[in-house]
Amino acid sequence: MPEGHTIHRLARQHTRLLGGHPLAASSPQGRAVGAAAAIDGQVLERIDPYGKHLLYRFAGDVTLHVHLGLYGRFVRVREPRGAPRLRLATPEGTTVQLSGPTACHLIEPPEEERLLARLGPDPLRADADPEQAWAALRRRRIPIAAALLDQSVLAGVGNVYRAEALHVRRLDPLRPSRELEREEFDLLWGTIAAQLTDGVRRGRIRTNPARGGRHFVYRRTRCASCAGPVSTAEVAARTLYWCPACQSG
DNA sequence: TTTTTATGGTCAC
DNA sequence: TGACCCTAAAAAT
Repeated sequence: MPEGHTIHRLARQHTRLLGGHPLAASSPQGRAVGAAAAIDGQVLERIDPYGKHLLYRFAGDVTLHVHLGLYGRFVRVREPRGAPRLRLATPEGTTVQLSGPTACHLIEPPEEERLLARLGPDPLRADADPEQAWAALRRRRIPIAAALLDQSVLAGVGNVYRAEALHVRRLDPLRPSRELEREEFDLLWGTIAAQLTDGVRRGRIRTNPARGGRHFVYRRTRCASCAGPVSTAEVAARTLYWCPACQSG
């Protein structure tokens, strides 16, 4: 399931598999027939990932916006099967299918502008400006753990990375984000960028490099660092995991 | 076989 | 803040 690393990985994969080809597009499931019709036969020129959003650029200034949400996924298939929201195929027969996305529609420039305007910097993008995230964190009166899930503060972090990045930096997740010190922020940004980058490379989230390890605190009952009990709480409508012993602030 | 759960986000109140 | 949308796999029965 998708955090920012999944989206950037898909952008690369699909650029390689589908880029430069005129694509056959269809929407067997029926909810994206208009978008499919508009891109059917068009050449895919580029894919731009922003946080958890994907923008597929086709010849003729047509852009398809895809957001996987919690359940959406792309699969590559040998033969068309089932009733996906969107099916894309090259003339050579390379086929990918999208099912369960939150968003799969054409997007016009004004709407795209609004979309990008409400996204904070994405640490996976070369043009990301950490100063914007820093300023947003200083502005808000919410816990750091809530701020990290707010895509207008910083784009691409989801529930796994917020828990794991805060643990690696030994930060108390419930501290107000505005109390974060500059040096702490710089280290946190670096950790998030490194973890996301590693996720793109692996195709999965693995924040604990130890043998047999995967996460330090996410979905764990005991901390992988100190073996102490992991605390949980609902923060920003999702379950936050942290180790109070390691992350005392 | 059915129910629960999940790495996300929007909208109405 | 809560209701709701979406899908698949794990967990419960």
